[in-house]
Amino acid sequence: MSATGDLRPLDRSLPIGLLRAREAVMGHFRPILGRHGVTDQQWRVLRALDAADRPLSVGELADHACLLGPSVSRMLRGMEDRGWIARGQDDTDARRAVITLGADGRALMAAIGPASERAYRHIESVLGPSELDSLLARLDELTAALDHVDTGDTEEVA
Amino acid sequence: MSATGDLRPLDRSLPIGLLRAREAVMGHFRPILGRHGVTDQQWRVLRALDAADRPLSVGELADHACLLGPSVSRMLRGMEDRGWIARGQDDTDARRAVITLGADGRALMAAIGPASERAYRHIESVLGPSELDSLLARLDELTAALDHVDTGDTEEVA
DNA sequence: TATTGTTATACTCTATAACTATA
DNA sequence: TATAGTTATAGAGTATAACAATA
Repeated sequence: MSATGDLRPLDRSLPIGLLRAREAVMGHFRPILGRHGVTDQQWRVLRALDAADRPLSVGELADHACLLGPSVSRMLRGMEDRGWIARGQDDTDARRAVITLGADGRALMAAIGPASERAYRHIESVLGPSELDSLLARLDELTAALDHVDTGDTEEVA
Repeated sequence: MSATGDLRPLDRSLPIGLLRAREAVMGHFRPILGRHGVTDQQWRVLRALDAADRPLSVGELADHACLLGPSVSRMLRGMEDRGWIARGQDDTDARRAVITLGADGRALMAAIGPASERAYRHIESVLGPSELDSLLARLDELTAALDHVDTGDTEEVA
């Protein structure tokens, strides 16, 4: 029995369930990325640039890759040094940077892609493809439902 | 169109879907924890101790709270200083520490509990209670299925 | 010889604020 | 006055290895 009694059991906790699931999934991807010297976050930046069919600003990149602006800014420095990304200036707004995938970044993605897809298909085969689709859809619904909420967290705490 | 073409689109990525969902959910919990000076990870340690009906070793705590041993070891030092946890020795194995919730830790959980439950019920009301149950069950299935796999990530990368 | 836990190290991300240069 | 991006700073977690004590 719980000592406090007013919290739901750990195995009914959504944050922990999501964390465990993500760790289980990443356990299949991280070794692949690690062999190429890419962190999770760098990979999300590369994926975001690859998925967008246009250059992205730093702010857009932060949104797409689930990172904070200062984190992206710092990461971009190192990724630019390695040729993974290239930096340009927006034509109409001089404040805005314009980030694109660099040649080495594209090569890196091409090198990682096949193993990543194999890991993904393995996960699909374990879950069943329709289960995976349905899970992704539910996660999106959850995210959308909670993001559109008028910050219901501002209530006072006892 | 994607530059490389052999990766699934970002919105079909399970790691990113799980990350976004977790961030959306934690967006409702983190402000509550923050007002009490508790980090996500510290909260998971407190929850794990509260949920277990017996003292836990450092290693068990790391498992239950999804953390690494060295992280737990370091966190425990600070949490002990604040009286959130207490440290004892196992009777039969002198190597093994025995961690329990301290009085201040219990008080902290009691203070946070109501707001946490309110946030949780808000999430339930947005999703519907059965949707939440079903999502938790699917996440557990996913975790179990992937954790039991014989490390299919060891394949060579091109 | 293996295990429990701690310490050390290097790296990275988070989070916030302050700053710049534009708009 | 607001926005885009950078820099600075403090804090914390990750990951690995090395180590001490014990089994």
